Amino acid sequence: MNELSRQATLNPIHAPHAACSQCNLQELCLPVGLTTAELSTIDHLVSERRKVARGDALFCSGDHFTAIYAVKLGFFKTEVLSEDGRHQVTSFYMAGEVLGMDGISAETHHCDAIALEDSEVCLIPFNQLESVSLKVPTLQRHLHRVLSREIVRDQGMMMMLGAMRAEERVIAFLLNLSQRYIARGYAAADFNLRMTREEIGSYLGLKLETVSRAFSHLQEEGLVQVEKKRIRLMDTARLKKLLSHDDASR
Amino acid sequence: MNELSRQATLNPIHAPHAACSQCNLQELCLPVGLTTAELSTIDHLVSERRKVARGDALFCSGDHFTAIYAVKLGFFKTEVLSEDGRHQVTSFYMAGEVLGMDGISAETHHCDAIALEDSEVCLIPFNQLESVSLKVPTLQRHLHRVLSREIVRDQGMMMMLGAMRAEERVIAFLLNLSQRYIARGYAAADFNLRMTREEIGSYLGLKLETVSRAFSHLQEEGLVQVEKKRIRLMDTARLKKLLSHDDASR
DNA sequence: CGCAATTTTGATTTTGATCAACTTCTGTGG
DNA sequence: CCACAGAAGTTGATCAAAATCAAAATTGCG
Repeated sequence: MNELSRQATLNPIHAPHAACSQCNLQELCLPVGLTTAELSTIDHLVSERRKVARGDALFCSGDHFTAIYAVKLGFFKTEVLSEDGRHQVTSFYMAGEVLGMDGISAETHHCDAIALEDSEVCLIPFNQLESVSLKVPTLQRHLHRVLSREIVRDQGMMMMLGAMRAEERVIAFLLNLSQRYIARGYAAADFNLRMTREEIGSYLGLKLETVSRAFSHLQEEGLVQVEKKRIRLMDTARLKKLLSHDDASR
Repeated sequence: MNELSRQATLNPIHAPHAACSQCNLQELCLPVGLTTAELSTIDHLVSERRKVARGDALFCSGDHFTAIYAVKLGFFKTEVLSEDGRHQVTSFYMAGEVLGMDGISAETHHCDAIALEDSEVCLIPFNQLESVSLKVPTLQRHLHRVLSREIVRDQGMMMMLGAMRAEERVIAFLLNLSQRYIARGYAAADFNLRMTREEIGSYLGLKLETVSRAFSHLQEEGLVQVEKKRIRLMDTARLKKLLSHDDASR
């Protein structure tokens, strides 16, 4: 193990050393609740920062899996595509979130990860992460939490896709984004979308026209302000009520 | 760690000791590719077998998370329910599959797990599993694979819910079941559904009438034989083609 | 600045939901 | 073992939500 971390230290490939212990995203990313000593172990783990230009892929479906990635800066989408042309956006990732964990099971990625704006990620080589987490139980536990959180998130998504009508999905989407911006210390109710209506639609299982109409309608109702990509939530309470209240039909 | 495994050994609560090393589901469940020595370590890990009668819950949403469960025998569904009455089936689990991993992230389960027939599970206390996997890297790796496989599976599900039409979903569902029966050595094309049309519908984001109509239509086309719960796939090749071929629209 | 991409809005069509009636099945108790 | 009640499943008619088609307006890259 030691030679691995030394190698990383000697090998600042693209950027100055990552230094989780200094990172302001600390509590959002992998190293939650570690002691200072443990944290500095992790510093050696994160071997590399990588810049990804808007529109470029961080990894593609079929790529050999070697690492997971913590978003340091920017915004990503992941999408799966089936043999036929069909494809669907499965997630959006913002700073502090970890992506690429779909690759663990078969050592091959099952989706494409595309940067929606110029972005930067911390690369965490997975077998090093596994080695270190054998030594640092707190890290192992946290890794399991991160993996499990992804499972829970996906289940919520399935619920949304299976049981909500179009406008509800859009509301849920906006509230979820807002929630995540709050966690990052940004304004809860005023943010810019980084993705197109089409990408939102794909994510929500809707056509882009339907997303656009939902935005317009929510605006008419005074619930949100939509100004191209800028979204302002005008009445979060009522939005939440619209979600939880609706006819428990489907 | 030792006292934990001893405790387990001394404590055959409901059934004779589980004995992964003897289990015929071995290669489907947790202990893949372990050495004999490693396997016997795991024997001590699986502390208990538990029977769950048809209709009973293995765990419920909100329950404190302590263990994951390998299905030894039988069939389960998991369903999430939101604050309002809305609920949705998120997965089905058959023998050899592992469930309960949604609970890791917050040490609380996020769904209900209900037995669809009289079933039996092996209970794997999660913090013991974590402890042991600190000692057995192969096990740690395998655990990560199992977690990741769940993520990949969910992504496929999202694709299905977001991008397929009703009949395609039903076909995908049947082919998936068939696939999993094959992996268990059962007939690929002739099996009994353990769930109702309503549960299938909930899982697929459809109403039960729609599922029923899809079955009828597929039968008219000579693609499947439906006889109450018994399903025979008459033309797997064509079914697959229907899935991959369809207009790559949505 | 100009052109391609994105977005909005409207008209129409399609899919699947809903409502309803009827049949079949299952399991329980007499 | 049969009768029966409730659950599960099928099928048809109608309706509503979202997709599709189409056109115009806006935006933002290069």
